[in-house]
Amino acid sequence: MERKEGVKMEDVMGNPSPFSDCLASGFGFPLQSIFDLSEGEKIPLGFMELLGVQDSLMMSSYSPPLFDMTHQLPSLATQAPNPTKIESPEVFNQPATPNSSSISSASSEAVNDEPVKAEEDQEEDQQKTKKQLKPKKTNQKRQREPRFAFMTKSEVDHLEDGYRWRKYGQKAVKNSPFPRSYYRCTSTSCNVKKRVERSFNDPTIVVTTYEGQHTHPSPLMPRPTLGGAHLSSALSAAGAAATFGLPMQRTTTSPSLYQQQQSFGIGIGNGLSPLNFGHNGSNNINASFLNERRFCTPTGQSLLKDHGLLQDILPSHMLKEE
DNA sequence: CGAGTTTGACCGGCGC
DNA sequence: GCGCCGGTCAAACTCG
Repeated sequence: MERKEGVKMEDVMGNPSPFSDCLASGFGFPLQSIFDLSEGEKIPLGFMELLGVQDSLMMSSYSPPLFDMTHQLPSLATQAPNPTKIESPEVFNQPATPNSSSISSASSEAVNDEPVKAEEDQEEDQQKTKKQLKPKKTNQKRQREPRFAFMTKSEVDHLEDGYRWRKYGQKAVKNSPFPRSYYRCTSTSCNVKKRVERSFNDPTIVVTTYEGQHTHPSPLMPRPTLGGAHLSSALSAAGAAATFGLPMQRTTTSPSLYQQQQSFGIGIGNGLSPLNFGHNGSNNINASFLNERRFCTPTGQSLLKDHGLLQDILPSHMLKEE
């Protein structure tokens, strides 16, 4: 009723959080959810369409997606001079890549929510025992965590990202033959969720949407304590990926698949940057650089073989298993 | 036996 | 108000 666009857009555009200021002044990354955009424009498409995934999106025959990726990904821009079919200039007209909008300060919303949610969890646990026939808390609108959509070229659905996830649901996606899976971080008191689904236009593209922030370090990626400037900054980026659970190059049972992974990050909702570092991030510039390396490959080929900074970031055994 | 997955049911939000 | 739909729950099940 009074919710949806109203609240969402308010969260996205009208939230005068320091985060927003940072974005507005520092990165100018628009504070609009791609979902909101889609809903606003009433695009009757599935999630993949919302994200603008199209055939050959990320490979050599890049075609501009729903949003104007050329503004976000400079190197792609050189390959994709043509604007998009659906433009949202106010959303994606900034030069910075979404992921590069790494913010060292956590979202006020997310941070403030954490303790509250921890308490709520306990309450909910009790309520859950009574089954869910009872209405959940109605006096409190459920606030959405910041979301971040991540498109990855991969043939495996569930990408390793350094965190452990528990699947808690699966739903058929409208207009798509591929189901959407819902995952939740297995760590207690960590409210991070993610949704994973495939593009039905390009089944090799996996869209992962992260929601929330991890409140703990990656269980599978111990943080080394490094002193090097570039390392620390790179770590902040990698840590960000881990914090958000972004898919990373790491061990896999089918490593060759990962060589084809390419990812595009899209900040979603609540005026938050995709790389909301939470507890560790700080160096935005290098984080941007790292992410550019991750996201932008003019050839669309060699990026992931050349791990670049990731070689400095990830334990060698993670990178070697390919 | 614990952790994770599957899957049908349920709930709430939202559009009509 | 009704129906659709996305998201979540939780029992049953599988796996190591």
